[in-house]
Amino acid sequence: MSRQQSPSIKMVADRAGVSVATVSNVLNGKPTVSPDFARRVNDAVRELGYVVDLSASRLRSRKAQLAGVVVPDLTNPMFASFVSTLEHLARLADYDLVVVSARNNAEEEADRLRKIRAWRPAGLIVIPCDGAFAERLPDGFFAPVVLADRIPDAAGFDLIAVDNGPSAGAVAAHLDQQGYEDCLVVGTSLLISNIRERWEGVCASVKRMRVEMLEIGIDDAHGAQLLEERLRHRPLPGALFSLDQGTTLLTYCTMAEIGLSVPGDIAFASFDEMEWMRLVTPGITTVRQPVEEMAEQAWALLLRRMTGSAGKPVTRRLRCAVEIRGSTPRNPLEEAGKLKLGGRKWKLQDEPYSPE
Amino acid sequence: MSRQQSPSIKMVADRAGVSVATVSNVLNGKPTVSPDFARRVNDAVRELGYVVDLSASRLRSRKAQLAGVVVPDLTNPMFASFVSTLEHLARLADYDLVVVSARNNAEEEADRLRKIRAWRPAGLIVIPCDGAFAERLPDGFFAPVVLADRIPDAAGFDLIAVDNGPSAGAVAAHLDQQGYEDCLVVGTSLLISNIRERWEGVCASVKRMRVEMLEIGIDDAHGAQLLEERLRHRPLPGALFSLDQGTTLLTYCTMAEIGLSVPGDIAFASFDEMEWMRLVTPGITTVRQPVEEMAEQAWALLLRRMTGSAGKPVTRRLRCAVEIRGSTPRNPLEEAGKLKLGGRKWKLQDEPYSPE
DNA sequence: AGCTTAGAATAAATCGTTTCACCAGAGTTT
DNA sequence: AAACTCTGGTGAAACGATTTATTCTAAGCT
Repeated sequence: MSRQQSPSIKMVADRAGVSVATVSNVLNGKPTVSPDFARRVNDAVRELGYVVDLSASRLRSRKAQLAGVVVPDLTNPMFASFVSTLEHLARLADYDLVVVSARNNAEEEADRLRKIRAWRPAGLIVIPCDGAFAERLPDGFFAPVVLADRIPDAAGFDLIAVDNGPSAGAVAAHLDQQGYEDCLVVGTSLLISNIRERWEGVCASVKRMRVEMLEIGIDDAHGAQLLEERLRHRPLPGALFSLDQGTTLLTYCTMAEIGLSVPGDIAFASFDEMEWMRLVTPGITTVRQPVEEMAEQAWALLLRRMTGSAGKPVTRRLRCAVEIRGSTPRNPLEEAGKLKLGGRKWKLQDEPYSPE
Repeated sequence: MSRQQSPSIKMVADRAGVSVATVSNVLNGKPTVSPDFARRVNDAVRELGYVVDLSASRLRSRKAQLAGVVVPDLTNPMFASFVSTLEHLARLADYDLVVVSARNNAEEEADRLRKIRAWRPAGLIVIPCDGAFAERLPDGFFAPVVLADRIPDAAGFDLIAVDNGPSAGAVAAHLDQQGYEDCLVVGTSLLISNIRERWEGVCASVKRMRVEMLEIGIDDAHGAQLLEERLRHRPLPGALFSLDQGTTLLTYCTMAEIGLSVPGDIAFASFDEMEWMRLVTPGITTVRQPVEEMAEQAWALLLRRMTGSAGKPVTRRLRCAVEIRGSTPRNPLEEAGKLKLGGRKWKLQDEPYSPE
């Protein structure tokens, strides 16, 4: 099987009757080429179906026009959407993107970070698996890195994230205002900074309502067991607030399983919006994160860094939208409109960086 | 800002006191190098934090170890899962993957296909936007291509897809058996081969039940209007079967909006499983596609092609699982167990290729 | 000892581009 | 007319790795 070769720039040059340098100049839009030669080159390119070889081009020019993206899990719709937006933006800026998933595993993430250096990317956008990201970044890595969504333990990184505290606080305040006596707050682990920020936001904003934190860990089976134990225990809390995507689904199913009705037996709210939350009856009150905007901000920042802007690390917090649905209001009348906290425009605000 | 350079193989060679060729030999596991030299090289590599430059490596070695993936939309969970599985498999085989999304747009797909050639991938896995894929594949493309999920109009491609006809047929037979008089089948367009196969499967397997096809097109607003029109018209069909992901969500919402209850007023089933379908009450009867297995098969096939296996194009059809839930059974007693069509293992079957 | 052979390391050629230094010729200035 | 600037084009040197061909050394055989 004689695998046919792609045509090279030399073949184009021969066919057009010019030098390879001229072909290169035409292809890269150098202004010093006469229209006549340009036409001949373009014709030859078209006839041969020539496409530049990125390896050779990158090697010689030493300009990458390439950025790396590392996410914890591509199957998570939020991250998928993040990547999809980035991909679009990168294309507009004429950059290529190398996307890898760490499959929710810090070791794999470290491995990907090491391997991705082989591409010589001009920059990196990373949603870290956990706070210990800094330790996993290889020493010799000199390209700019922008972190997104998850807050690292160490300072010194550019960061685009959401305002976890205030948003979670808004939900808690809403529950408080509805008159629930106590609220069970569920999350994987307070060691994850996002969860910690959300929990602190809840604590900071409740007035009358008692709140109680339950960490169910990363293992689904074990978490479900812990949760069921607590939910079978009396007194049942008046409300439940789940702080991340994984626990939300688990919680929702567990409640259904042991026959708790929402919001009759218990009110239910969730951080992280998922599609089904507006489909079930009643709809689930959630905090919707501005994923697309997060991607836009991360890209804009990385692009600035890649094109040489130095300066102190920047932290930006984006506003989330709180979407009140049927799963939380006590008075069905209020559900209709006046509780609509959502709909405020997500707004950007710069903050000085302050770790943990 | 003096951007520091990555160390090159030459620097490693100097530090280890050997030639670059020896360094290359060590790094690529060539057997003809003494343990002593190997150690010295490895030490130097570690000390400098050296990582190979893929551009240079590829350019010289002319072996790609790189495959391209083109999907219509990364935010679709099914495709995201497909890509995620591929990424994992590729890594196991020590391949890199470059992933691009066509954003549901045939022109963008054509553009991506053109651009992706610059990477000189050893092969391509594509989920095409539509049947006219062959026209969009650039002429000079000589790497093997494996198509997945969507059936192209033209023959001559390796293809991994699901058994649309039989699976849709199984759902139709179930509805028929439940005694529904007539069934409205909804899909975007019969021009899309998957939808056509599903519709034909429905037609082929119903005995008593009358079936009626409604094509609602790709535009959501217009589709919703068509659908609402039909659902307000009397007589209302006894059952509704939605043939693809997009229409399913639309249909479900439209039914809710005009106050139809499922399955009281109308039974409801869907091709394409989504997460929420087991969360809503009643659960939605669906056809679950074996996405991971589709990815595995596609990768296995591409790998064979990339390593030189020639031979006629292969078509493989994977079995779907039919998941009966509360949205369709007439007799709630039957819901419990005996209707469980699901659970049969997905099985692989080779078929001669037959276009259209 | 003389001749072959195998093993281990290297020098140099090479992959397909981009870029740099240079050149021929036309036009312009002194 | 000699000495300049442009202008549009080219040959050849990189880029950083891999591969090929070559050298050198030491061991193995008569």
